[in-house]
This record gives sequence, C-alpha cells and structure tokens, in this order.
Amino acid sequence: MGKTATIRDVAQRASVSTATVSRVLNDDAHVVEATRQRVMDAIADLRYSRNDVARSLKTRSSRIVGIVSPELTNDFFMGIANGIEAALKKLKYSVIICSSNESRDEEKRLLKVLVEKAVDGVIVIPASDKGSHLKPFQDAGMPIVLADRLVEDFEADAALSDNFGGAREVVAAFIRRGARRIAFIGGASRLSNARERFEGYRAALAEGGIEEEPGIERFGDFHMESGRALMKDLLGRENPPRAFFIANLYMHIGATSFLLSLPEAERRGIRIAGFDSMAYSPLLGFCTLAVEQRIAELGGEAARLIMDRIGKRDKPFPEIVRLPTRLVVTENER
Amino acid sequence: MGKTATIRDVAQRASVSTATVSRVLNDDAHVVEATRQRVMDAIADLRYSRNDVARSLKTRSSRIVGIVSPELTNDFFMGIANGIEAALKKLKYSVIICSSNESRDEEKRLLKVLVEKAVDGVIVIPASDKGSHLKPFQDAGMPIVLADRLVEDFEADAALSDNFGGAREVVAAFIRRGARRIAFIGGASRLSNARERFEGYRAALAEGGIEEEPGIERFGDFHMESGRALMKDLLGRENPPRAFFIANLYMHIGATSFLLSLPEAERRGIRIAGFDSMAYSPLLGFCTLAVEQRIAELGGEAARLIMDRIGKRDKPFPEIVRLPTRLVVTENER
DNA sequence: GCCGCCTATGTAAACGATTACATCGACGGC
DNA sequence: GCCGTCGATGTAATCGTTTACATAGGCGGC
Repeated sequence: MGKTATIRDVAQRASVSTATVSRVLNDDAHVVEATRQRVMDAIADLRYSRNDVARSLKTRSSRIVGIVSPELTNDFFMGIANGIEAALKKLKYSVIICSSNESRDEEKRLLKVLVEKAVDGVIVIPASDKGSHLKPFQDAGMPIVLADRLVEDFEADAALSDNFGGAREVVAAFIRRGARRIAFIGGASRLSNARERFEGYRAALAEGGIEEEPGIERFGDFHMESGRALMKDLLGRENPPRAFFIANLYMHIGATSFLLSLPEAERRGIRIAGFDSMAYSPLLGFCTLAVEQRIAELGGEAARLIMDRIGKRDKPFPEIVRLPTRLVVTENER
Repeated sequence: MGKTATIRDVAQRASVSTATVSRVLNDDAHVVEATRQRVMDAIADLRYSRNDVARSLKTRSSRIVGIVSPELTNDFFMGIANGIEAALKKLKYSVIICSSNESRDEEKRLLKVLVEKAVDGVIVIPASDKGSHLKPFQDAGMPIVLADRLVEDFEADAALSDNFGGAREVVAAFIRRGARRIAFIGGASRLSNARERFEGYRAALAEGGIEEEPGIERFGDFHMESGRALMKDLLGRENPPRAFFIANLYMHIGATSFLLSLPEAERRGIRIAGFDSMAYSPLLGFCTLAVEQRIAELGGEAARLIMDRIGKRDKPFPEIVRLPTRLVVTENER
C-alpha cells in the first residue's frame, strides 16, 4: 500500500511535465492527442486520482457549496437539498449538508466551519427569523443564499415558495367546495412564510366574502406537537369549526393524529386543507386539498442563485425568486 | 474587500513567526501566555480564519467523513446521518452527505469524488446488495464502513440493527396478543436486513407453534408502492389474513394507505405489527406493535467504527456491531 | 562561572496541484 | 531562405499551512 500517486508520478511515467498532465486533467486544449493518450494511460496504470485539496488551494475554489438546514430528518428540507445537489452535480460541484438543529448559535458555528473549509458559497435554510449573525460572513465575502424563508436584518438572494399565493389558492378552492367557516392552524406569524400563508388565508376569506373570525386562528411552531395541541384546543371550544386550513405539514400530521384518537362520531365530517404533501400524505385521512411546493425546483433555484453570486460577487441587488405552488386534490376525498 | 488574512499576516502583526501562530492555532503547548495572547489579539483584529484546505494538504487529513445514502428524503437514513454528524462533531470532524439515488453507478461515482476531496473515510448505506464496486477504494486505502446493511463481495466494518432479533421479538409479542395467522410483507430476501427480518419472523412463528404458510408471505422492494400492492394482493386472495407483520416502514405506509381506501367494513379488525417508527407513525392506524431501531445510536456506532478505522488502518478484521431494537406498543391500540 | 539542558520561538522545506512565462520547432509567406 | 507566428510542451513559482530542525536564552548544579 504505497503512497498514492501524484501528478509528478504521472508526469514521469508519461515522460511529460506536470504542466501537461494538469492540462489533460483539465481538458485544456493545446495538447496533442498522442500525448494526451500517453498521459491517460499513465493515469490508469498508476490509478492516479487527483488531489482536490491541492487543487482547491491553488485555484482558491473548492467546488463545494455548504447547505445549512434546521434538521436532517425532514423530508421538506432534504427535498430542497436534493434539488440543490442535483443541480450542482452538473457543474461538478459537491455539497456539504449540515444540521443546525434549529439553533441559531449552531448555525453560526457551522458557517464558521464552512468558511474554514473554504466552501465557495453557502445556502442557508434559516433556523429562526433572525439573520444578523449571517451578516459578518457575507461582509467577509462569502456568498450566501437563503432558501425557504427570509430573515430579519439580513439581505441576500433567496429562493422561496409563493406562500401567499399558495395559501390563497387552496383556501379559495376549499371555499368553492363548500367550506365556509375555516379555522387556521399555522406557524408563528413572526416567521416570514408563516405570515405569508396566514395572509393568503385571510385574502381568500375576504375574496370569498367570509368574515374572519379571530377566535379560530391559532399559531404554533411548525411541529407535530403544536399541531396536535392546537387542533385539540380548537375542537375543545364551544361551537368548534369543522373545516381547517393547516399551513404546515408537520402540524397537519399532529392535528390528524389527534383526530384519530377521537371517537369516530366526533371526528366525522371534519375536513382539512393542507400545505405540502409528502410520501406519507396518503395517511392524512381528513385532508381533501393541499398545495404542493415545488421543492426540487426550489433547490434548483437556490443552486442557480448561489452559482450566480459566486460568479459575480458584486451583483448589486439581492435576487428573490418566488416559485409558484400547485394545487392538489387529495385522493382521500373520493 | 481585501484578500483574507493569512497566517503570515497574523504572524507579522503579532511580531512572531508563522510557526508560533500555527502553534497557538493548534493548542500546542510550548507557547507562553503573553505570546499566545498577542497572537489571539492579532487574529481577532484581522478577523483571521484558518484555511483548512491548506491545513489538509499539509497534514493529509481533511477532517471530513463522507456519507453516501440511497436517498436524502428518508427519515431513517437521515436519522443515521444525524447520529453520525452528532458523534463526529465532538471530534471536530465534518460530514459530506451525498445521495446515490439508489444507484450503484452513482454510488461508485460518489466514492470517486469523495476520494478526490480527500475525505478521511466514508460511511456507506448501500444502495443495493452488491458491494464489489467498493472494493477498489478500500484496497486503495480508503477507510469504509457500512451502515444499515451488509453487501455481497465486500467486507468492512458495519453498524447494523439486530434485524433478526427485532423481528422475532415483535412477532412473538404479536402472537402473545392473540395473533395466530400472521402474513409477512417485506423486502426482497436477497437484501441482508430484509432476509434477517424474515428469518426473525419465521423463528417467532416456530417458537409460537404456528405453522408457516408460504402463501401469505410476500416480498417487495422497500417502497410505498410495493407495500400497497402486496397488501392489496394479500387481501385479494381467498381467505385473506387479518394480521400482518410488515418489515419496513415505507411498505407499512403504503399498505396502510391501501387499507384506508377500503370501505370501513372490510378493514375492520385488521392488525399490523411494524418495523421502525417515525414522526408520522401515529398516522399508521392499524399498527398495534412495532420495533424501533436505535437510529441515532446506529449512526454513532458507524462514526466510532470509521474513526477507529481511520486511526489504525490495519485493524485485522472487520468489526460488525449489532444494535438491539426496542419493542414499542403503539398508542393506536388503546 | 561554565556546561548542559530545557523551553520558547524562528527558519524553511514540504504538501500536490495550477499557471504565467519561457522555450522550441515547424511552417508559411514573401 | 529568412523571419514571424503559433502551437505544444516545459520550468518553476505559488497557494497557506504544518513541522522537523535550528537557535537562543535562561537556569540550576557543580
């Protein structure tokens, strides 16, 4: 198990200089076919594999983009990561995916690590509604792109879903299908996309001529437990609603699991319009409508944005991309 | 936006040599407190950040471990990745997570990329039951650890669940709770963990004095669609079983979603024992029992194995770790 | 007071690639 | 036949660290 071969070994074996080897490695023109072939043979013989670390040092480009996600075990975030990875693969870029565990401090620490690793850029799915801790990195020249949501005190390119439009569309469709009194369950309105979805809901109500009823609007935190608690809460009040718009998938799961714990009679006739659908959505028995985000495309756009920003670091203004959502009539309704 | 500061700039500003700066950066002893302080100040003043690429080049260690997973959008695999990341973080290691998209060729390509990136080791969750394409990398000196399952034609350290024991335990419990005629739905028996789970099921039947009935044993491919189809198939036969052991979560979801599409009367009394549980498991309404894998620990063990292997590359034999599972009585049963 | 040793620090050579610049033929135009 | 040009290849500096080795005080023992 000798040391791995270097470009010098290859050069020697092919009787050329390292410059020439490097040229064939990088598909440079200006190298005649015969030479190229000799080099290729030497590479194969020696099982040479280029050392990208050395390459990165010299070229000051690691061809790596960092992704910081609040969680790893979340199909929505990983769907975005997937979209990013697929898009970047074509450009021979790789991706380092890190979990901030929904902590702002960890997010900051990860940025520091990624800077040390000399990634060419970072795509952040923010863990909170704050962004000030990202600023120093951006100021130091690190390209940063936001995905899924915006944050306070920080401006950057961003790839987002049209949360407002999606919510409005699904609630409007819900109304067309006869729902009148529609409760809202969603994330804290301090978070950009939660707020946008809530506003979309309100817009649809207004356009449908339905009076808003603040008593049946509940805000939680994007987690199952929260969805479960809010559903319980709403059903526990006097004259409970029977139709719900639940603006987040995990809250939707939690709410549904609460419904399943009720006696058959109590839950009959309950209908839900949701946001997002995933592999396990067929299990969401009360769901009749949902809007899907174009998750992979969202990742693809984030990838495009980061590459643009890497390419020309002084693009004047942040570019915000809004992806349309898609209305889905759930099978469950039939 | 000047160039970022280097160790030389820091050295100059602190009036020491680069060697000394490097020493304080690496917590080397042999540097007196006053000097250390001066260096720290210079680092802060210049907002110096170490260039890990150069460090890696010199030390021949990138402090990065690659993870190759068949999918990103899969909470089970990402749970493992999470466990790995958490364990490695303590050792100042980072992680590159890549998706092989369940393709062996892509798996191979990723290994090549990771070798170029000079990762210190790779943890592979195999995309198939074949492993021969991993051998050349191992032979070339790359530490490789398997997670979740074993493969043919390739020997390496591995972190696995006790699939046999887990399946046996849950099926035995199922029998104790009155199930007699238990159908099997699982992955192709060519895959190591699918086979092990099937054998666990058979063992439990044998121990419970229940005769095996090959007609109600079905093998699919670990996906929702497959679970759905097999459930449909089993229920479509004459004298269909009412109790099922479904040896994989996604098949379980698929099977459940088929049940939900049936009229109430037809699905009444059906009971399922499952493998794994996740955030959305409360939605699996027919499930009464499940075994949980210790997913995070599995990742932690994989991390330990890879670090061991990185430390002493010539450990004689592959080490196989089997993690116990945990029986869970599902809320749904109450 | 000298010697040896130990501790803090400096010097400079790597690590393995890329690439600006130099070189060297060959070839075509006149 | 000479010169200019251009295409293929080589030479060697460089990227930012780490680290083996050198050095230089300082101090204790005798």
